[in-house]
Amino acid sequence: MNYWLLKTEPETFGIEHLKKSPKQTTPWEGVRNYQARNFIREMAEGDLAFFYHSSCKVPGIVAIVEVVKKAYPDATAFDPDSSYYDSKSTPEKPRWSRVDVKLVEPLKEIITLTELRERTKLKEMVLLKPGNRLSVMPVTKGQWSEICKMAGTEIQ
DNA sequence: GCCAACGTTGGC
DNA sequence: GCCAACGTTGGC
Repeated sequence: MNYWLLKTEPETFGIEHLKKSPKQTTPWEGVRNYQARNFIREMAEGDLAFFYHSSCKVPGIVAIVEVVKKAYPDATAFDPDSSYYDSKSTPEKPRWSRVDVKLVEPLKEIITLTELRERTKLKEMVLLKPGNRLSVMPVTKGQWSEICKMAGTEIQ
């Protein structure tokens, strides 16, 4: 059982979009970074992830989601009309992967980036490392519990 | 295989 | 809107 953090821009696809998605489930697609893709491929069904809003007024964690389908080819890469199109990825040799995630619990209140930075126990988080730009990253069990404590939730 | 140039990310 | 940090590209 592993824990993750998924970054997204709320204007593009935020918690409000996820809530309205069929079965509150969505493919996590459009990842075009090898390191992030490799993390996606490591995900197993049942893994949990924080849903993080970036590039917005108040960046932070807004929900907990669960991986409900493990990595499979990201077909948006095959579609010339998609903004995620990648001519080097083909159905025969898919370069990119996606997983499906399902909303487990929206947090009552956002846990802001500032609050995360204030926690000594979290200073090793990948998210908080200077210059970090990964959109998919691992979270340790210790970090997960600490953040759940902050959120007043106990999903582990 | 090096590395400069460029584009993107994302907090502030 | 700024800018630092980083990944990618492409010429050599």
